[in-house]
Amino acid sequence: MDYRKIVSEMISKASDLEIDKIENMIEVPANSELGDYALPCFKLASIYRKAPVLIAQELAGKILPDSHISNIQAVNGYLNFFVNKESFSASVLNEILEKKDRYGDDTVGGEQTVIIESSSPNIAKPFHIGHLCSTIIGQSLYRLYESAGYKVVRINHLGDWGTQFGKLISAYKRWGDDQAIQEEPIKELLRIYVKFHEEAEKNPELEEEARRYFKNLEDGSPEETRLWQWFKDLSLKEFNKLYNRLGVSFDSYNGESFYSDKMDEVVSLLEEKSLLKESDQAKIVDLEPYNMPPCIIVKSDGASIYATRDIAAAIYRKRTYDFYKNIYVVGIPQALHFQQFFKVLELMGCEWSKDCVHVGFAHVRFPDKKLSTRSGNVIYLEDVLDESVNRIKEYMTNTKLDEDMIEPTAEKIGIGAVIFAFLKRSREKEMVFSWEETLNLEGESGPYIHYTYARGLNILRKVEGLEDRPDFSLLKEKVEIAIIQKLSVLQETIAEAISRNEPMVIARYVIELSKLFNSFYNSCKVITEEIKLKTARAKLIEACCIVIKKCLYLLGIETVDAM
RNA sequence: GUGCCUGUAGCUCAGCUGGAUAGAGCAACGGACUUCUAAUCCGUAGGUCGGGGGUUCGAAUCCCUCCAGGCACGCCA
Repeated sequence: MDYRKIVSEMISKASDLEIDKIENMIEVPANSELGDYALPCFKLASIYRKAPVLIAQELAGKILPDSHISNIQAVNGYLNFFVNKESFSASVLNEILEKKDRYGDDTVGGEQTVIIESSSPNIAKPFHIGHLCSTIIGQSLYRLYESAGYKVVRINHLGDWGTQFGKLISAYKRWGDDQAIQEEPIKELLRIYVKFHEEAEKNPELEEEARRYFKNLEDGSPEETRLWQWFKDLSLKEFNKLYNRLGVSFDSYNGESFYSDKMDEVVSLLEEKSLLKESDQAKIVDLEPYNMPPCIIVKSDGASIYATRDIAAAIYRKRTYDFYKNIYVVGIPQALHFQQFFKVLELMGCEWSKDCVHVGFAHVRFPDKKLSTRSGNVIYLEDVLDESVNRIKEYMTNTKLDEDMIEPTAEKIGIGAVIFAFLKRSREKEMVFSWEETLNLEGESGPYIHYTYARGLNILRKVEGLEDRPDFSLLKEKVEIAIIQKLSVLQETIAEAISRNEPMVIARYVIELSKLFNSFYNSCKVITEEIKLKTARAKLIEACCIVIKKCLYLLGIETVDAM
């Protein structure tokens, strides 16, 4: 039941305005006592050449209540609509109970393909907080788009190519310790990578040696290729441990190396269009007319560069997937790079460049530590997750769970806490990382929502002797009505999250729903009520649990049934 | 220097395609566990929405300007 549409239709009939226009003007009053839907009449004032207050009053006089809308009032230039609570409640709750975890899903996507590039860690380097942002935002967007009926291709654009591999090979040949590498691949590879940078300070020849090794790699020399593949395998194994913990997977791991043989074509395409210019021995696309610095396509030493790889990748993706949207979940510091290469695509005549979107997220700052891969100063994601899980375990001393359930439960709650802490804020706002805030278990946190859900399920486990057909008209408490109102807007909330590529929208929604639920939990009894009310409330709880679980799913968080 | 982003309660943030008294969470203070898990709930207090102009019936929201902070600006990605 689409009440927004019903209201718009009523207004449309009473005025001579188009239904779509009205639908866009309709809003939900912040204060629910004012109504469930409202039409601000201020904009109509210029059309009708009348005072808004008068317009609202006249419209109110022309529109009659029906089975869905019980009352219409004109207040201060607003035309306020009150929905018939009984039919509204029944319509919303029955739909949820029937559709279950598919409630909120849509078909607007029409099976069109959306590509989401995210995570993209560098081989032989630690998986850090920045990669976590990209990974979980990408994961959430994947589930959001999927829910709206899009076909999604998740691409992990691995950083598996470039001069750093020359450095790594050089470092390995000098100081590599096979056994240490087998035991702790990333840490050991990082150790020798850092050592390389230290030594290179004193001995610049090392840089040259590294370039030579990378050249060999590009030329397909067996020894260098073997090492490169080995590093890559080890790294992926480590990354997959984390992906498993996070419940994340990908459809493609085609990283930078995959495009190493696809860049010549980009260069010749650019040459055909006469877009390339020589500048200091490098080949560039001049973007001066668009107020941007030039985009370097071929370096002065003839080697390729990331912009070229990204262009090659975009073209490859268009050909392979014929995407509707091509989304890059990459940090804001790279915003200019994306603007530049999207522009180059446009200049190349790829009209689909407009479908490429950079979904940026702000840098995560650390209060004291200066973090950099080269110096070896890093916070490992694994440590963050472990710390979170451990704190949850400490908290669980009073749990009634069986011993063997504590570990897996703490794992889910702990990881959910970290994910939620990152997704509850706008992705473009800089975040200062603090353990305290990330692992805060109270208030607007992951554990709060987990707890809410577990309490809901607990009632459902205990309640018995329900009637077959709930009478939802018995749900008359303010908080019950508010919950139903909140439940009713899931689909439009998902739509908003998609239009903004912003998982936070879902996070805020599920927090608000959880708050309402907890308020309800404290003021309304269920199990001890008489059968009719008990039934209606139990079904309300069931609907809440369905929607909370759905939202957590959309954020990439697993629920626990008890804690 | 140029471009992009940010500035809302003591702290962390929502609200920003203009709309009805600016909302949460932490922290503070006061209450609620013999009754569905108190990781909860209820209440109190706390704001020149960075400053100043402008557009408008109406601005935290749009425009201009200034201030403060962050990021990015050719051969790393």
